[in-house]
Amino acid sequence: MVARYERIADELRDDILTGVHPIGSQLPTEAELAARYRAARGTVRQAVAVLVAEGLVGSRQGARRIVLGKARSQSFAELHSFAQWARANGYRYGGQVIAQKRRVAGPAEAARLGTDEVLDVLRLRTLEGEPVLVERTVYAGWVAAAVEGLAPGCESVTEALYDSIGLVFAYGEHLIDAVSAGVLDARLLGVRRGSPLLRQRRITTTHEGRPVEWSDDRYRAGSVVFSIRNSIDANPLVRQAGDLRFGA
Amino acid sequence: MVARYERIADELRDDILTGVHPIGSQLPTEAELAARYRAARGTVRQAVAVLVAEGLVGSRQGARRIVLGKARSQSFAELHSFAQWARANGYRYGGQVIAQKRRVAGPAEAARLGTDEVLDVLRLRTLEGEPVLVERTVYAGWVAAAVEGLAPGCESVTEALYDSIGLVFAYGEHLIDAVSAGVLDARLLGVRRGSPLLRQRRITTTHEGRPVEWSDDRYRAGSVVFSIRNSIDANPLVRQAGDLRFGA
DNA sequence: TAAGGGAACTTGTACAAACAAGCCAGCACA
DNA sequence: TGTGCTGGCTTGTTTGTACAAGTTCCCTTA
Repeated sequence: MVARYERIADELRDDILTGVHPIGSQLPTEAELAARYRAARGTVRQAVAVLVAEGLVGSRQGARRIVLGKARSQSFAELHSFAQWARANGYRYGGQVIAQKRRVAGPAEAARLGTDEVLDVLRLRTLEGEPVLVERTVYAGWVAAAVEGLAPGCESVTEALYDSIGLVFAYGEHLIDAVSAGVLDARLLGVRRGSPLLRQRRITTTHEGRPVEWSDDRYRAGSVVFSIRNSIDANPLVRQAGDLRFGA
Repeated sequence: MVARYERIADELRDDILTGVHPIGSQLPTEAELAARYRAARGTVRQAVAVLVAEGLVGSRQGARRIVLGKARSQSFAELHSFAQWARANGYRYGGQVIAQKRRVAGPAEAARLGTDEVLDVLRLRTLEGEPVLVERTVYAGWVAAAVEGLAPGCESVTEALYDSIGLVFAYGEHLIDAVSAGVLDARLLGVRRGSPLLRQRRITTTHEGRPVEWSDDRYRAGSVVFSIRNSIDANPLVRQAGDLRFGA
């Protein structure tokens, strides 16, 4: 059962995408929408708030709402799982485990993940046949067994963990910057040592806020771009100075 | 007059920051908060929704809300304006115009900015005395005169434009990736040619959705990190493949 | 001891009503 | 002609109510 406001939001998004409400045009007023969908004003407001949060619609007190853009927002899963992102966008993708071993957590890792033992995994991912991503992931001890049980060529770790032990990745924090390719990075990605890589470090937790994994993903320059929309009201992305909270 | 729900959100955020509600702990229920602040449940829900959107609090139906983290989200201005970001975080900063000239817009620029003539500005920004950012900005023709009227060493273009012509930067779209330093980048930033830079390209518009500027900002590796929180419900950041919508 | 079934609790959705605050166009006036 | 103000329109805030849906934990039962 999908909520009423979500169905209204979907219809409005569709109207924007198909040009019923072109970019730059005014959205109908809340009163109009409420009458059209036979819903209360509050419900319509909730629907429009979804589009505002997606950056598709601009809104300010007193003035009519304006259509800003058409870009679709993608799911949480697509940001966390390379495989789910690639599949949703119609790319051919693959991946394989290069190295994997259990070890004792360092002090920083123990603090981050809340466990003494961790599982270290190095993966290489390909997009359209080209190597594009080196993934260094450290899993908390309590999921180590489940991760070790996966096939080495497992395409989507996220999905496999959900299927095997019902694990849900619910929250994430991401740090994005640029680094030079090291010797190993360069060899795996087929680039020269020192060439630029886009780095995404992230920590992922369950619904309960329990850390599951800590990962350092490095994309070959030009292969992937991160995109974000913000407004004077909503600002999810944040800039930080270089001395990092997560260390090297 | 600040809204009630915003003040409640501020108090709750403060309680999280100061450890009254430690990370991992449960937030009081909506009923409790409503009683404490003598507000309706709806108002409390709005306040908590702010924290959820900031990624500080996790929320799902049926379960008590959980404190996820402490990071404060920063203002829209701080993402758009290097000066405002640096000042808010207590850094010493500076900047100067390297080159500036009017020219005819290319077809791509005309489509993006909606004007025939544009103003091209190249700036170098410093943080703590070190050059960290090369900024190539293309302004739409209708703001060109105002930008040209600024002092060459103007610290915050955003603020200066607001003061001079009341211009408000309201919405932005950002693309983040990694590139190699070109000859000019390298000389200005004091790094070797080919060394990695973190690139942020953005287009900014007014409240009405009218494009104001298009910018290509390149940060020296290690000087700045972008940070984002997301959840399975809210996902502002998006990943894109390398063939970019904004061209080279 | 372990599995299953609820009951109580908590968050999510929806409606209705009223007032506040900001925007804008059109009108009156200089 | 242009300027300033006002009134109507539109979005923002707040309260109250009712029910839906998911979670948690305890208690029963096998």
